[in-house]
Amino acid sequence: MIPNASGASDAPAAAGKTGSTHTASARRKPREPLAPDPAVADGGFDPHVPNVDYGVLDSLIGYAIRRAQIRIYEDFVLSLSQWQITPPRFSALVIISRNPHLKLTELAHILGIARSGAVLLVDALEEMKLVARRPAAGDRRAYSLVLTPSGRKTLDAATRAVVEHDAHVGSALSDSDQATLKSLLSRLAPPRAG
Amino acid sequence: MIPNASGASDAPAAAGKTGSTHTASARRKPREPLAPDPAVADGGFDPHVPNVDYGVLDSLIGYAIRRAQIRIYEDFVLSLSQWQITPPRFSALVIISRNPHLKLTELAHILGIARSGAVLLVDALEEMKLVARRPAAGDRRAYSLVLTPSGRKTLDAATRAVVEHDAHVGSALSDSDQATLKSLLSRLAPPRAG
DNA sequence: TATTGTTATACTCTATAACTATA
DNA sequence: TATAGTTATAGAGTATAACAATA
Repeated sequence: MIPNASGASDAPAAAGKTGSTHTASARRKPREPLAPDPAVADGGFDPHVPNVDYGVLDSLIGYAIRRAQIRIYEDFVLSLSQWQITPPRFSALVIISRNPHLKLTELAHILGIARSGAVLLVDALEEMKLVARRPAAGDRRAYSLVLTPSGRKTLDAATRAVVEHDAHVGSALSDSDQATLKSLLSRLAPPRAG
Repeated sequence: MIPNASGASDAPAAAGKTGSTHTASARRKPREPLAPDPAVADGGFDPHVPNVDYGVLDSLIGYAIRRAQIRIYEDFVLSLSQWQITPPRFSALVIISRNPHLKLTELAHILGIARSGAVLLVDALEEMKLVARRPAAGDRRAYSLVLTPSGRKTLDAATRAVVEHDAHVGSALSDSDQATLKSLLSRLAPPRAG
């Protein structure tokens, strides 16, 4: 099964793993890869498995979006797998590309993540030689983020792949339907009063 | 910043952390919590930060969905934080509730995750006393998943919270618009030929 | 004091691969 | 052999909290 995009960290604690003992097992040591796990061979996420009652989930806008996103991510990840560019990395590359000399804190704010997360993201992109940290003019604490030439080339190719992917995603909809969809999405989840 | 739902694991490798040495730091030890990190005090994800060029992202259906989902998850997680029920946990509870006596493998398939992930998910729900593993009739390898009475009560309350949350999410749209949105979403990302 | 980048740590979610018990 | 559940391991992504350097 293709890695599936759904995930979300949640705020509170509640970790823990009990470890129910049903079929006990002892130590194990790696072996030569034999065959893929038979139970893993499937054709991706099925948003509506036959004869399954989804209850309230079928009525929720949020779950409709979740279903769509899982399938879109599967295709997105496939499209960019050759560059090892994930959705957050792609977003970061585009933002850095179009808004050169951002500081890490600004990038974090735009992406909606913590500063520490932006550090790790930029670390990865820097190790991939796609992004460089330059000294920021006038502030010796800060960095100025830029694409490397290689980053520019890779982003251009990846963007073409993403655009093609996105066209596939929306291929069953007319241009007018796509515009309607984007408009409706943008009107969701207004900030809670309070 | 509220934990933000965007995440997605990706298939290939490419981990690694370089560890750029800018501001070096040595050992550290915990201290009393003083004040929240000042740079963290924000009002949630802003899908369109002013004066930022989003480039191709603004034209992608996938990014429009991602934007919507981040905001929806923020509100979802807030709504259910008192029960420590995350989106995947809520989905699992609903599916188990409406389809009693599922086996773990079936649950994994419905949720679109690996069997091992279903084990951890059910471990957590079992530790929370919401779900129980019963012996499956006629197959001593398998379990039959059911809600506990407490799980039923908790799910009922959580469902009310989720329905309210979802109503908030769609509160700017008419019923007709909501139906249109769901219909358009369901037509996205058809399976790739090949 | 406040901000910028960093590191340490922890947790959720997910995956792959191997394993045990059972079919 | 094949399937059901389990465990070990790994990794992305995110968070909070503390810290050093600089403003």
